Amino acid sequence: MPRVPNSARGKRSTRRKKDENDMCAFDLLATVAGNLLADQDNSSNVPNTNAAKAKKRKSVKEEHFNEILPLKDVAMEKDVGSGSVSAFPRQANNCLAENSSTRNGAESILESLTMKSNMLAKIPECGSYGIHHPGSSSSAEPEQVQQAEPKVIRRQADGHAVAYGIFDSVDVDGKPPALVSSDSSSCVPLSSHDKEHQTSSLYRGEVQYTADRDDDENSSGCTHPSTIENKGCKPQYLGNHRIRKLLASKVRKAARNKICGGIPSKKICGGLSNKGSKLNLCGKKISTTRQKVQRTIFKKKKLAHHTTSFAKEMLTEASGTSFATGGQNKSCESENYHVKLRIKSFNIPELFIKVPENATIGSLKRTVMDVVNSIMEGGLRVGVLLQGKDIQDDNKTLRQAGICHDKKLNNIDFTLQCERERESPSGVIIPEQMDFLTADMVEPLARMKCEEPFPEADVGDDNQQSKAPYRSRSLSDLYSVHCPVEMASQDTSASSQAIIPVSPAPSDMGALAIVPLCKSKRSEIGQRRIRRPFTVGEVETLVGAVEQLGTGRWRAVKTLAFDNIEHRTYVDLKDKWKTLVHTANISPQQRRGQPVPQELLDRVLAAQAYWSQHLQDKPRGKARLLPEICFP
DNA sequence: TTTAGGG
DNA sequence: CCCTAAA
Repeated sequence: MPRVPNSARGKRSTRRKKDENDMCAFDLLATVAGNLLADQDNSSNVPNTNAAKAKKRKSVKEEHFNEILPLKDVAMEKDVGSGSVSAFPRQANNCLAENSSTRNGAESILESLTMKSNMLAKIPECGSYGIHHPGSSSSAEPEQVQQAEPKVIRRQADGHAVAYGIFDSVDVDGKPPALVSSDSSSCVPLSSHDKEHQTSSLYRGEVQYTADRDDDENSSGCTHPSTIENKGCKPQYLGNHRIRKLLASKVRKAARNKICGGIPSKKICGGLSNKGSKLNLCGKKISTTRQKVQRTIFKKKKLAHHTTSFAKEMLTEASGTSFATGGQNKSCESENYHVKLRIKSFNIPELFIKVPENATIGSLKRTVMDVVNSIMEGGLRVGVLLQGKDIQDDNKTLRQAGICHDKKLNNIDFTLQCERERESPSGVIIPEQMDFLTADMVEPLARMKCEEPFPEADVGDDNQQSKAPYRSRSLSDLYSVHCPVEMASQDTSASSQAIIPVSPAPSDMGALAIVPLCKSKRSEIGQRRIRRPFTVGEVETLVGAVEQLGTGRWRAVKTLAFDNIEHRTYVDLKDKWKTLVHTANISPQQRRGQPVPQELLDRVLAAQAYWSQHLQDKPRGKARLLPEICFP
């Protein structure tokens, strides 16, 4: 905890140099916070760090390097100091080493984590974040750090936002830093370890790379990726950092622009406001950088081919574990347990953009951003799926829903849904993992995998949902943009329209035009609806209705018997009947799924037979001709 | 929008 | 469940 201040401070100063223009308010806040923190932290931390250093600095260095990395990662993820790290990898390493040495076991990790969290809470800007680790930063390499900082600064711009978010959260929440830290610390490091270990060697390069890239305005950096040493690893690393940033940026933007104002945002906001923790997340995320986003997009275009496959991979992976939850013991002292969730990735449905070749990259970037913004404005709703089951009751507590701190939850999914679409749960649900139109998205996706664990809301709130979504959103936005077209067509076209306007707007070029492809339906429906096998009860209801109404009046059947079941459309009912008839005609051994009572199947056959002969009679208003009597 | 059917 | 031609 203590170290943070130092880093924060340094960063701040450096940053200011370059970014002064941009960050007034934030900077001020950051500065103030930094000072406060610094005061507190300096005294306490230094000693520890020194001791740790003395212990094993060298020995640990390489051995623990891997372990350390995760920490770093975490820190970076936090949004705070990634930049700093990249700038001076070495120092960072040292710091890390120190940290590692310090920790004998899990404790050390916790410590680091805690620090991180603290940093988040307390120190917003922290480019110097890396310093936080131990005194090393403060005592040993201050100079270097500072030097490095400048480079980072740009990226840090995002950091500003982060800081902002943090501040907000802090203020609002009023949570003690400790709490925050604990939450954040929770699992992040651990999870990251495994994956990131191996990359340690690469890490530096990657980081550096990232930094460089960021600097490049035009994405010149984009070309780099391939060149860099890291093969598989890199993506992840970058992914984490970037993703975070991206998310943050997206969130931020959304927040800025309208999250609060927009319909969808409302919900979210509400959630956030309610819970401090949420706010934190939001804030963090919000901070992001636009540049990164842009970059990402750009990349997309360039890498399209290769990336596609990659992206897919990533997606798959993400989807598989898209949502990982870890029960953490972290418990807060209080009776309230917290559920820690980690969303590895969140994708948004595809977005189609049509841009003339002669358009500038800048215009393209703007266009994409605009589209993303418009989408964000349009509103996204988050759904929570547990074991594939959509939990629609927002009032349910997590515990009631079966999401408990002590349970291993491997099957939680969040869905994004266009706000406009349907208020009712029945609305089309867009699964987290959306397909990306273009491979372009690939890189982003990779990064998307965020492992950052975030402090979860208290059990019992829907807030949690909102949280998750946030993150996801931000991420998703970057990669793929969901085409609102559908939404527009359905109800309020706000979102879609928004898009349209966008095209002109970006307009410096004027040439750009965003065209939502008509696949729009796809986007909306895009993802296949969640499979919800008919229950025996539903089958019974269906059979009863068909007995009464016949087999050619599915709309009526729907109205009569399934009017209150949003997710069963008359087409669904028709399809189900079709399968029921088929099922009834095959041997029981050939049937799959939950067995349907033979009695029902018999009724199906009877009704089918009956109506097949009376189809033409279909009495309109009342077909009651075939009461139960007809189908005993 | 519904139906009816093929996938 | 999806997609769509027809009505």
